Amino acid sequence: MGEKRATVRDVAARAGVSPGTVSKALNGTGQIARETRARILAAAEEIDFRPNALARSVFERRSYTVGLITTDSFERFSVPVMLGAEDALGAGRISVFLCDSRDDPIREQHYVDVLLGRRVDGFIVTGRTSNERAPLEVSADVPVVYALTPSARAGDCSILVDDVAAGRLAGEHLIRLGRRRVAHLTGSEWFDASRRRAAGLASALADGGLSLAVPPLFGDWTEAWGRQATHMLLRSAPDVDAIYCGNDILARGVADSLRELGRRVPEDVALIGTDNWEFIAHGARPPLTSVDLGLPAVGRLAAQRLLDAIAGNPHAGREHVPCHLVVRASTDDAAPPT
Amino acid sequence: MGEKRATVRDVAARAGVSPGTVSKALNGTGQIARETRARILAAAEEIDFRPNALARSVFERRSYTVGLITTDSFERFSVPVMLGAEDALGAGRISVFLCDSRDDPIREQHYVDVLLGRRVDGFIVTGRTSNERAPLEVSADVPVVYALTPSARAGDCSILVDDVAAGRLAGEHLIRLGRRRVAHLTGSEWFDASRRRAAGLASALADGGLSLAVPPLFGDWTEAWGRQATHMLLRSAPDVDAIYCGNDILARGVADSLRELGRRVPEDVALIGTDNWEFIAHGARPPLTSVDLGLPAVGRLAAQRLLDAIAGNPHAGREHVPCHLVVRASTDDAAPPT
DNA sequence: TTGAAAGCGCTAACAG
DNA sequence: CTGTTAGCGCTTTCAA
Repeated sequence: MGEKRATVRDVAARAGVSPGTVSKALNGTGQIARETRARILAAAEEIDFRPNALARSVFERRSYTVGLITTDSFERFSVPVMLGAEDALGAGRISVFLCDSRDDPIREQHYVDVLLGRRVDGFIVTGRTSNERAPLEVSADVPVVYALTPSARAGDCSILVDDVAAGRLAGEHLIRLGRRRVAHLTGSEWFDASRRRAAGLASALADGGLSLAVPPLFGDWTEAWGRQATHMLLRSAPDVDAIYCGNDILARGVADSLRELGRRVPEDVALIGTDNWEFIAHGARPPLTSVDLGLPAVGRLAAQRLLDAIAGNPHAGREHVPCHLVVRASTDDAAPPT
Repeated sequence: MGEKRATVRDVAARAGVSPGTVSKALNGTGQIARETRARILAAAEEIDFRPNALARSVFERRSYTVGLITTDSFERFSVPVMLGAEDALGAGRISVFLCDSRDDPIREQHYVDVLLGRRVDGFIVTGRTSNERAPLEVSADVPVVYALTPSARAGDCSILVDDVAAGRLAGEHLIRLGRRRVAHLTGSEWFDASRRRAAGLASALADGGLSLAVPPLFGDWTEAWGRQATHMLLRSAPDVDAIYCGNDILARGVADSLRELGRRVPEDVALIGTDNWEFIAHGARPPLTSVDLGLPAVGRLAAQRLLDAIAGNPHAGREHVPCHLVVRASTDDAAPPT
């Protein structure tokens, strides 16, 4: 049962050399006779030797690990980010500690302390919204990169989605389609994301010589609000020919209500969502054109920036990852249905 | 910048004692004079001393970490499990390494090797389905617990949802409601989960003296299939008064089609989904009654079993976590609409 | 009650 | 080329 695991010493004994030599052979450091090297590798193999990364880390004063902290319980937004990050970090032979702070500062600080004790090389902090958050309290000189949710402290490195560009992308697409009466329907006004997407849309429309048919409708991020808002909208502006929604859920509700009210999508009303949440966008009737915010790219870039910082080249300030439009049937009658 | 972090030595120097004494004071080992102890704690505080967990682990020969491996890219099913596990492990002061194997055995083995090098105390393996999977290859005596997806090797510890009970729960509820013409509509026949839920439903109906109005309809897990299957179903069995669906997505499609075909839910047809995916079940019209499989509980129990195994008390074999029914408007006309 | 010394497993510097 | 030595930061005998 509790057989101790093989050590460098064990390998050395088995190969008839000294521990130092084993270390060199295994790490390719220094000069080793081919034959000796082979013997050592064989011995290591035979006793299933696995170098103790912990011991090495004590010596190297770094652990090749990073902490991934989310305030979001790894919900819809942080999961893609985290996968992107894990992907990029894994390539750099770095392992990732998972921490769910549940939006509780106490819990978060606890995780930070524990992980500092484990000598993580850095942190990635991610959260639900585009809103600012308080910076992480790391007394030591450990780099931190914020993903999705920027640090309020100027100079901290934050990797973000580009909400303004998202709105612009939608607006430009609608203009290209020749729509003239555009409405915007979105979630809570307390989200920076909502306001920025609305601003982006307005600016693109303005560039095309248009303005919103009615002021943006703020509400919450639910399908029910999407349905309700559609009714309100068609009452106040029955002639709208395009609706851009702050997320895909809303857009689904809108699509359902439009259909039930006898408006065809996209013929009568073109519809665009945000997030490109495959499962939702694809399942809607008709499938939704949507702005993809590039969440995995946010994670990958954050990881890259963190690796850079760890290597001694910190980046400062905020960076936005480009978004792109995924066109489906809700704006393109040539697109295949269902 | 690169200031070395404080060590036991530094604290010792500052407090005018020896490193050994510091260790004792900080860990509450041995006998220490109150006054000395206070002095040491103060010194540690002042220079922000944080014990190096790595060094301690080298000595203790364990790391107080576990590897959490998913084949599922942390999608809908593994996320709740993983949160449950993280929750339970965090309480035991254990940190969690995150690994996304993406269903690639090579990648998975790579992660296992890396984490064994980091001397993890154990592994939790989770995945998408209730189907069996090949056991993890861990040569060393490191415990492994499977969550959601059982190991094919007898005697391995697997914590699972109870698909049969889920089907039974749905069936019993429908019988209680007095429904007589029950249909079942589900996803791929290749999923053990589909077959087991169907079996559970059938057995509950049999206990109530009923049988399925038509054989189960297997398809895929999409909303589109839910809609299509509804049309098929109403053609072959126009008098059904209840439908149990293998997941909530399907049930949503069914709800939409029923409404469009002029059947009222729940008055004409009672509808039950599976998974209790809040966002879906709640957003549907009407909100869906659904079987909650208890995913976070699976994660928590898996964590508990792993902790036990690490402590030297391994559990063997498969355990099922109980599921429960969440009643909403789709089976209960007294439930509030929306 | 405290200090000195040895060691966890590994690596790097320096001899030989 | 290879072995010896010393040391990473911490803990634990064992003396004092």
